[in-house]
Amino acid sequence: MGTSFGAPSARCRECQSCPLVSDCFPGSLEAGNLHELDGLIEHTAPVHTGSFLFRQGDPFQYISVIRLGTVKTYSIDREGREQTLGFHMPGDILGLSAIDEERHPCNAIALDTVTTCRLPFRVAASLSARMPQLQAKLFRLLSRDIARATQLSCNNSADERLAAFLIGMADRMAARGYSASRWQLTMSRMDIASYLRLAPETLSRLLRRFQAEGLVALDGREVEVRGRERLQAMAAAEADLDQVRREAA
Amino acid sequence: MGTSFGAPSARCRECQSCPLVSDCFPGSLEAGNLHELDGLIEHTAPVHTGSFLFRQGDPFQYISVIRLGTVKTYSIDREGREQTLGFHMPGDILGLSAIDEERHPCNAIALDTVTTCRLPFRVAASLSARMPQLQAKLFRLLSRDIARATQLSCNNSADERLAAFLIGMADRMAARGYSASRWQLTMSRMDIASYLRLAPETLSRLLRRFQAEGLVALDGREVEVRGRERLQAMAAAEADLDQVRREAA
DNA sequence: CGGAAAGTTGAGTGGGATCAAGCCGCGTGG
DNA sequence: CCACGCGGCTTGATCCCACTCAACTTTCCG
Repeated sequence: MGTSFGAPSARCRECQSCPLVSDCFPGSLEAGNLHELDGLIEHTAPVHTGSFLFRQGDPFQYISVIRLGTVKTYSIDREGREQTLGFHMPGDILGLSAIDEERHPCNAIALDTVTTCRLPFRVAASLSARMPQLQAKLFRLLSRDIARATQLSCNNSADERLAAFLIGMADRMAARGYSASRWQLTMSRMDIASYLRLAPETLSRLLRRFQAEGLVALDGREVEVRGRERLQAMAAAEADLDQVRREAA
Repeated sequence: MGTSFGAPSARCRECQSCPLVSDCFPGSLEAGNLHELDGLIEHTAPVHTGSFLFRQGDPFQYISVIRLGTVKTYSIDREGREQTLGFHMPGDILGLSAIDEERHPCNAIALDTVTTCRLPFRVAASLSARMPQLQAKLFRLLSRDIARATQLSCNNSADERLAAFLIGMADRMAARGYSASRWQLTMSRMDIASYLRLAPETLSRLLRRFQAEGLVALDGREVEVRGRERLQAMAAAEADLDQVRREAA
């Protein structure tokens, strides 16, 4: 009954590197829990560019974590207009908006080769009753998505939204160990335009102006952030909670 | 040890009518659970028009259910622009967007006299580990808010957004036992305009046109929906999941 | 009452959409 | 090798929806 120090199996090690596990049990995963999760988390085969991870209306089963690649979520209204809802990178969780209706309210499509690991939501729910850290993690993830979606719905100018997008991408790249100042976009201009609620033409002109103003340097899908400070200043109009707090004090 | 049939205390009866409880345990609340919740759920004193339930940056403690009245949530960017995020009515839950950061990302202000009942989130979390129905309810509520915020962020025309707002209000009134075709707005034109990402002047003109077209009849804050069908058709452009499903089939 | 805030109306402007070409990279096939 | 077509992207011209500014009216409250 004492703590066992047996080496974890290959699959267990895989799970330990899986964000769903490592984020929830930072450095403190017990062997018992690990083995339990090992049998439950499924590591999916690669999904190739243009293939769907799920589609609007699909029954909801799994919450997934992206291990590799980029995913775009979007919805289509009945007039055929496509609205990009988000871009998701390794470590991001997919599917949380489907819990309530038990159907996915949007499409998720691979922008490049994507691998995920996933866990049936029912399992996650019942596990989280026994694992407070997992439960807390799920609540926080859900809550964060609310705050994010809310932010996105704000009525800022095209400039502000684009600046926020660029800074957001830079930060997310940095959080994943890449350069914050230079990277490759995985999504098309049209996707970005739709995400920012702009016509593709408008985005093109905006990017051109940003480039002329020395804020960014663009070469196709390669982005170099040159005016981080200024971009941040433009984007921060969105919601700088720290500042709000200071001013309220 | 057998099932007790003792009459519940006054406070327990109060709790049974509280949405946080009745929604989670529809007709099947055990006496033990009831008494337990009784001591945990706090019924707050009335909050009067213009007073805050919480403010942007406040530390997060409670999830609250509105028992009576209407609440507006909004955020303010550093240029002083106010963005209305939502209107919340009896039965709605407040505070879920604050879980992640442990601070409220927005303000919540009473539009009329508001009473709530509330539960420390920590308590709700630990209770939900033992009460699967409560946990499921919380997950669904969080998920629903993601889907709702996402919807709001879509780039529809002013007409579509206004129609969606009117239909949404009608449905929510109906769900609470009021008339779906005639009711009283509790929020100002400015609040609605901000919510719909419109200038107050634009909203005024839109309402005028809707009235001229026989879609609604307005008298100050009194609204009568006359063209439910047409409004619904305009609003449905947003996201008619059922239709998407039919078309995908 | 009177003052302030909310709401409406009008005139003019502008940001972003739309329409229409054109450009460019790329895969395909002759 | 080029011709071709296609989709992604850009550029230009024009349009229109919603914003802004300003004046006025109404409502609310002290």
